[in-house]
Amino acid sequence: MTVSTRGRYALRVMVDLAEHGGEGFIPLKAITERQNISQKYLEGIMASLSKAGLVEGAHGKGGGYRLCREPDKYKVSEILAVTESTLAPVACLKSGAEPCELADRCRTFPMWRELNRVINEFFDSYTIADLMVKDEEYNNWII
Amino acid sequence: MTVSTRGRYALRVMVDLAEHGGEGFIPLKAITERQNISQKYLEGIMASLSKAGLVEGAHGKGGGYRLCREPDKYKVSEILAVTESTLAPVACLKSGAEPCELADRCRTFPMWRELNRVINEFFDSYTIADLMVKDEEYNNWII
DNA sequence: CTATTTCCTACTTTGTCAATAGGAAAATGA
DNA sequence: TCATTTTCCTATTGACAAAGTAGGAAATAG
Repeated sequence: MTVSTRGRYALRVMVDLAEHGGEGFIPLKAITERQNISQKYLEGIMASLSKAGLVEGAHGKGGGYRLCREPDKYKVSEILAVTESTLAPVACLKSGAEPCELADRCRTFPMWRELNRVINEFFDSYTIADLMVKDEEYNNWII
Repeated sequence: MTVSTRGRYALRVMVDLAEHGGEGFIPLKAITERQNISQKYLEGIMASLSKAGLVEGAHGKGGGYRLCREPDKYKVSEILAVTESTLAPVACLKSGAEPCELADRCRTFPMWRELNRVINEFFDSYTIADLMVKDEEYNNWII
């Protein structure tokens, strides 16, 4: 029941790009230093984001990544959809899953479907801009 | 991001006990046949539920399991807390996790904490009695 | 005493996540 | 042109938990 590092790293990188990439391309090297993430691992994640059109990558010297839209135009759900294998809370709700043979007499299915809706709605309601807010109080670990 | 079979099976078994166990003990054999779950695997799950005091087990002939309370007195969250290793949506929110060194400058942490709250609230709001409702329409796979 | 059932411990298998490795392709600037 | 920097691509490894199996011990009813 946990979001993988792929999704979590992707979100942090998107926020990092939003905060530091006002104008030009930011090389991964700078991001990994700030975010403490393995560069090689992050390369794979960025490739996914780039292929999905969420970021733009530039090769070579002076290259790196930058956002394609304003931060408030990125829903968190979009980013997780690309980087996470699934957001479905149970196997039978994964896209492409073959219907469970108990489907229409499964007493728990309606609850899972509802949870799925709640989670998707949750991630739809956040944008990268929302994540950029720096609020020490709100961010306090101990709450 | 998925609830494991342990938790899912446990919920189905609890509902099964609620529906079939009006009076006496129900042997696992009967449950596994109805629910299509490996008996040996289920034994381990039931042991957890029993140890947590959520069900009562009786040895020997005529034995089996039965609920200890009325179905509407079981929150889904209780059952998942026992059978699931964690419900936290990210590693840093697991109980006993050492605080992430980025904690107070992590831009995504507040969102994860909020999601955690939403999910816990969700599971708190369902009881076994709620799951017992049989509504063909609501249960329809294709929605 | 026998059949039935929970209970307990250990093992195997499987699959996915996380990360590493090595280099190819592209772009820049000197 | 050439060295450097960077993304991009394809495998491979390692770690770990989930899912299920196996074998039998303890308890209970009849």
